[in-house]
Amino acid sequence: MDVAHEAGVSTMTVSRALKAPDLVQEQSRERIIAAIAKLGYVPNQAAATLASARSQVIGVLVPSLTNAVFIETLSGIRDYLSEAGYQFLIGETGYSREKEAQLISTYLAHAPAGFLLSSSDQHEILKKHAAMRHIPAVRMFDLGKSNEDFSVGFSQIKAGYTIARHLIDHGYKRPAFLAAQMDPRMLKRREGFRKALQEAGIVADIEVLLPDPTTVGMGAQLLRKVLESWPDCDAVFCCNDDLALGALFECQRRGLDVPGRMAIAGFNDLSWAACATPSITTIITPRYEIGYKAAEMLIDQLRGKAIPKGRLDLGFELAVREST
Amino acid sequence: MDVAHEAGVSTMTVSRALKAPDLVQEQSRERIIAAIAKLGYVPNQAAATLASARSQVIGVLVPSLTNAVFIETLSGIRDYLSEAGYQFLIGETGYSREKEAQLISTYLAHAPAGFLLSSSDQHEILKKHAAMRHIPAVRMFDLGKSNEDFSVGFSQIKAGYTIARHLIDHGYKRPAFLAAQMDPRMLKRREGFRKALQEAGIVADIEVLLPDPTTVGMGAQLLRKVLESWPDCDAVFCCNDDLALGALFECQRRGLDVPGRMAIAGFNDLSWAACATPSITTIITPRYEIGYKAAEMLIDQLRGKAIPKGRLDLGFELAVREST
DNA sequence: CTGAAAGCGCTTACAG
DNA sequence: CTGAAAGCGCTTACAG
Repeated sequence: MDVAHEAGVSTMTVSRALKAPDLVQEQSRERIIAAIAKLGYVPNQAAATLASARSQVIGVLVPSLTNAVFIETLSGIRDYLSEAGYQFLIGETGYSREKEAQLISTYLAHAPAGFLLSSSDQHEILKKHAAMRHIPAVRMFDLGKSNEDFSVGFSQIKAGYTIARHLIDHGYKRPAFLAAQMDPRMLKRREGFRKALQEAGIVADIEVLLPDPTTVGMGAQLLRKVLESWPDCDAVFCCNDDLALGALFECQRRGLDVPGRMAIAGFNDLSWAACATPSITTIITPRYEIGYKAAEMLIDQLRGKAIPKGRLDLGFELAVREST
Repeated sequence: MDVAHEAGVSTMTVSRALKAPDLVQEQSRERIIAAIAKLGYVPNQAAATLASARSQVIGVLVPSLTNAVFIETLSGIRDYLSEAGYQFLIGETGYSREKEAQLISTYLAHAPAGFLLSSSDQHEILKKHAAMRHIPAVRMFDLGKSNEDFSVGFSQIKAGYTIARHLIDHGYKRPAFLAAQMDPRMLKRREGFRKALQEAGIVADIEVLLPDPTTVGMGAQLLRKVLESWPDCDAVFCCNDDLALGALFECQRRGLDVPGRMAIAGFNDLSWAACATPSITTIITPRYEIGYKAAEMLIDQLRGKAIPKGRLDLGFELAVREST
């Protein structure tokens, strides 16, 4: 190592000056810092990873990169991890458990320090490796069933329930459930939604679920389907604000008053929800915080801090606006 | 290496079976594959990187993760790179050259095989390392001035010019330029926009540029400013469809007919542009293709393929819709 | 087609 | 507070 030679110390001292400066005499440290600057030295992470058997890389797996929801979660992850000195490898699972397992395998080759996942339960492969090589994982978005593993999110069931209760309380008699992009979280929102309707004695028969990705155009399409099949429908809960925006545009195109003829509720509070005309009632979800807190929980584990508990419920908030 | 022992060959043969199967006898290869499956072997990338002095990781630096534009570019990058067997480290530069240079330094420690950047010109640090360690880089979104370095994108100036010509040709007399998020690409669109107005003998005096990030709410705000200061304005070009959507909502809120009283043009063709009411005239940009082609150009360089030229102009398309 | 030797640049674990 | 030795698990470069 040229830096060691330049500073007149051993490579060990250079290594220590970088990782644990307190253990190095100030004079040595200063000479090392000067040498690093002079030579433009950049430490070789691969060597560090090989020697220490762990890296500063976190494997992050999200369902989709084209969904604004997950992007904000990535921002939260990035903010915490970059502060903590970690990099991350981002993988897109396409909402598939198999794809997620496959990406975990690939990433394992990089000796990641940990994983941030979005599956609703643990993978066998990770259980095996987590036990073997102590690679911790935190799951995001939904809450685990128990405190057995680590998860950060909110109750998708409660969120669906809350929207339905809101619509019922405002006198809507025939609310629809509209969704695209089959995924377990969406199904849980649906579960909560149906539960509230049933409790209120309303038949939960109006729903359209499409497997395709969520887009604004899809929202317009879903609204058309509902109007065709259930002309008496007076409110729609769209599983994502993309769909809600499309539904709003379709109502405008047909001259249907919102919320007079058709109420619209969305989910996530994406950037247009608050300033649409009319503004869109939605559930504000803690997407950024989920990423930030999940990263924090993971790093705390890596650093051996005591973790109070395995589940962190960040909650959500109903934003009542003009569209309902 | 346990796999070598299990298969009764040397570690070298295992290595070859993985990287260059053609060089290994079929029998050996089969035994090695069986041993890998049996033992659940995952190759250690850090060791491979250290030994070969290069990794399968590409450093990708985009201005922002919260902008849908760059996300689609990441999708293109991912599709090409994952097919080619590479991973990528994503960094967010916040539209700052300094931050980009700093991230390059950090990533250099991972011995990346190459870089995909979004700055408008090369960094000193990279020039130094690219020369030293042969780390190639491809720049995305805008086109380089010369064929000296590699870039994939389209002409931002022409795009701005095209929108302005369209507005002029449709008889608008007082078009405004609205933008947020100062960045060099936006300034080039402005340059083209002003040029077209000047050629048509129109004074290009109506513009509002804010440094803050682009959001839908910001679009509404920009439209209010324009109406206050230039009540005779009859058309707005919003530098991004987020802004255009906000401007449309603000017009709806004020009861201004679009395009009768106010024409609105956007940029990028984000998902709502085509299905808004009215649908929004915009420039369709090849975001996904930029990522895909930039990745391809980078990998081709890494594999020593002859690259026809340094600049790849992917063009753009004007989508004329109801809002103008 | 295959293998023995050397080494990539760090860190661990020890000794002082 | 510092350093010499050994080794992490691969690949390179060579020899056969």
